[in-house]
Amino acid sequence: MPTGSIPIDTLPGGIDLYATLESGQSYLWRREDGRMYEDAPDGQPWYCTVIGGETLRDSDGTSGQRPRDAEALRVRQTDEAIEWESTTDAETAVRTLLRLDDDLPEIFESAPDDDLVEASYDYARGLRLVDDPPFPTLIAFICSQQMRVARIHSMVSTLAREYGDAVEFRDRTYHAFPTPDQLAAATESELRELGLGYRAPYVVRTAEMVASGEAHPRDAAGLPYEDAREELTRFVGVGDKVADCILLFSLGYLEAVPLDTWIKTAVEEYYPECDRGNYRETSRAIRSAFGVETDGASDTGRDDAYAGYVQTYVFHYLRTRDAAE
DNA sequence: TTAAGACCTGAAGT
DNA sequence: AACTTCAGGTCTT
Repeated sequence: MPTGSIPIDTLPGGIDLYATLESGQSYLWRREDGRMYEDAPDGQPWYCTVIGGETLRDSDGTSGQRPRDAEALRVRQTDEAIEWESTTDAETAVRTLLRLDDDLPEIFESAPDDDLVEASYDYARGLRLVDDPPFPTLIAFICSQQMRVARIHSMVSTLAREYGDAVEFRDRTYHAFPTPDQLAAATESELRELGLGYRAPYVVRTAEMVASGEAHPRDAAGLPYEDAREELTRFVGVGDKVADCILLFSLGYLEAVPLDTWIKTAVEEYYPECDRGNYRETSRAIRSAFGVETDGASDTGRDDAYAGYVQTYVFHYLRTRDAAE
């Protein structure tokens, strides 16, 4: 069985696997002790996922879609390393999915030094953004509206179990997140029975759009940030906030700042001058506030390239600090 | 272009 | 115990 170990002291800024995978940015991992989100792990639990099962578009863009085999993968953090085991050589996947090459000290060295950002960074040093596959991320965040983190996770797990490919690994069965084709074959009433509520038709229609080739979330990659966000709102059930989540967690737009209820609270209490009354302008303002001072590198005088990183720390801090005390 | 209401559901709070 | 509120919003009118 392919395994590997990545020394933590080779990762700039280290890593906090628990914060990375349980901060509500990725819904594609499952903690092996089954107690995800309930409490912080008291040991060094494995987190499992299935990779490679998504349908890829050929790199030349001409020949539609080509399914790959689904492979199981699990990772855990020990005192010295990130260890992984898989049905395939997953070293590159682990580095990519967990953004292990991100230089956290560099990202935060000159981040805004206000109280909220400082507290958020101290609260979960080592938290890394994830780099998840676009289609599962698209569906997961359509499901996320008006839902708690734990329920979003259970909805995604249910979709995988009901519609995704099975993979055997270590005497257990894991399920890949369904491909667009597999999910498009589901019906609205099925998804309602699975507890998706009014999101059910959104999920079906969006899956159909991707399965038919009408649109793919990857199409947004490469566009300027705000154009990419606009592009993603073509999908049913995707507004500005969900689009920002997709951009940040799966398309590498680290400047994207999803404006959710928690960040809106932060705006009210800490950055009232950033409230511009609408998403687009408030987003620009808070992105600038989460950016770093530069010598006039942009029209705002700030470099917001990593504003989304700051957002994820602040979100995680505000959402979980009370329970942590 | 902006602004209320509706919307599934179940856990958590009175 | 019944009832209200709320949760990483979006769509419709």
